[in-house]
Amino acid sequence: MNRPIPNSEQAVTGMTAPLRRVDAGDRTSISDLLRLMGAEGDAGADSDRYPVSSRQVQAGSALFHEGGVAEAIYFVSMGSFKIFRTAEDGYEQVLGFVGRGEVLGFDAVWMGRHPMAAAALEPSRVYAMPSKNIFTLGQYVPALDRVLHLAVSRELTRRGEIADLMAAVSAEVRLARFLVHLSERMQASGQSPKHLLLSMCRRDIASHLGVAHETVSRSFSALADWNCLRVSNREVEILDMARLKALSRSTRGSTDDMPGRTPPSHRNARG
Amino acid sequence: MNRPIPNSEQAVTGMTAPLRRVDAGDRTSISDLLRLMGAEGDAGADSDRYPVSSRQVQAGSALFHEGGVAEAIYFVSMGSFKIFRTAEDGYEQVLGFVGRGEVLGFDAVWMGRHPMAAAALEPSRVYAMPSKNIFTLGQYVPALDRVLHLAVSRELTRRGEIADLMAAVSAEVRLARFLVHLSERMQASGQSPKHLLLSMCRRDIASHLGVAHETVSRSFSALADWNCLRVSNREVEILDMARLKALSRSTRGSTDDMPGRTPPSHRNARG
DNA sequence: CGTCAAATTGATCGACTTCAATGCTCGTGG
DNA sequence: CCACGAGCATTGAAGTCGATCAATTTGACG
Repeated sequence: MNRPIPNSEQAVTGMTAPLRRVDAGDRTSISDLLRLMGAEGDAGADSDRYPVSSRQVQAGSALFHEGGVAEAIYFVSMGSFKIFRTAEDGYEQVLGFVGRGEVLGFDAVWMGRHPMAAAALEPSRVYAMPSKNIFTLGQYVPALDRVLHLAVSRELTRRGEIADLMAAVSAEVRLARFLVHLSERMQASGQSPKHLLLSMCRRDIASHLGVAHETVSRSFSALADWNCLRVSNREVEILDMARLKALSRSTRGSTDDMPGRTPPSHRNARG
Repeated sequence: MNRPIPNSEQAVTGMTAPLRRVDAGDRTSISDLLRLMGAEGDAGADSDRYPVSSRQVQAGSALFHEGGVAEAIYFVSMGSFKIFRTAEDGYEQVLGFVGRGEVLGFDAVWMGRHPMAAAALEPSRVYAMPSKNIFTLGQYVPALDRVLHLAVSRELTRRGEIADLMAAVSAEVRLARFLVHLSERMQASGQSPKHLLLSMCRRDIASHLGVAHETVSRSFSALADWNCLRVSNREVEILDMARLKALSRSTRGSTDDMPGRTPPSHRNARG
């Protein structure tokens, strides 16, 4: 997610007109997919005969729609996506953001339909593996089965962390946790953990954190005020990781103890 | 989850002393597991030779701990569990509740350690499948691989729904959504969707919804006041499903439109 | 029957939502 | 090249909902 984009491709996040502008699938080797997902061993000589194609998705367009028939599961090879559900009144509940090396659409396997939509936040690319071939492919190419298991397991963990985000007491803490998560993922993928270029707009972040988008804005300002961050639009520089992490650890009172947790400004802050 | 328990086994939810009181594993047939998970075809003659054991977990004790080494993944055959993370100060963040036919611990596969703990809310039983055998077993017993895929996919969907719960504007709406989910799961498993016997305490619900436990209590009272529910401790009867579902559909304003949404029923309520 | 945890209810204060207005960025077209 | 518009972002003001502290009741279990 939020890869440092050279020429600042901006995400289109309106999502009210999710037209589907997708290039035709290019044939790709399974080995490419395995390499992307970090599998060491090769897949065998026949890898190329199995149906794994590559698809490009432009910024703002949907990879699949909520309720749509599950045709494939996807592995993100470039760019990033948001996954979300749309309420009757049009409100978008953002469930999460998915980046390179992560899996999309597996939650549709059990019911044959996508429980949520996915839309690209920037020009992106995915490998597509037809749903109907999941089981047979897994049997023929064990390495693929393994890769799928691992990716899905990781995704399961990530989804569990949503609760940590949204349950935090204050809006600042939620934002802090979000940024720490982001930073850790940046580091895991070998990039600078201190310089983030957000691929999503404030509104999407707000939805994901369960607050109003104005509150996200205010929280950014607050974190900047107590010298945790430097914020310029979608560029975020983490100035004080220690304090940010400390802040992100704040919890709702343990019910038995909960002393005076002065929100983390303290002495030198903003003055 | 929340199965109607004859003699009201109560959940121990303190969880501050998660002693591990677990019976030795009984050898069980893979066919039993497949039957539990709704797989029609049998597993083949050799099923019984593979290591799938059954374990009993008593109310309040942990099936596995946060950070613990992943020894197996589990399929719940009886009872229910809560999954949760514990903060440094002891606060328990409840990620979800897991019942019969659902999978536990798969999120540990990718990193070899459990990202969260699981504790039984009532006397429960699980099938345990050693983590190290997941891939090989899947290769030898395709039906098992298939069952696992489906169960994990379903769990992924369920985790995604956490956000819907916790992002709701008001506490009453969150509780309404929680109850509707519960009700639908009851119905899916062939039980009455109107009579719920909660296996978890208010505090766990509160944590799961991201509010204080007092607020959960007040929300129950409120829903009872506008004749949606009849509540008696952990027994909940849904009186007006239509209104409950309508309420659960309330969203944070779509930002472009959002007229006067008078909460649920009439305006006389404490206004 | 007495103890302890769970659950309910009340009162107060702070934080967040909401409404509203302005500034900023970027893409488009004159 | 610059002006303009559209969506994004920031900031302000006011009302409301929920967290927190606190007291009481109910229920479970020895």
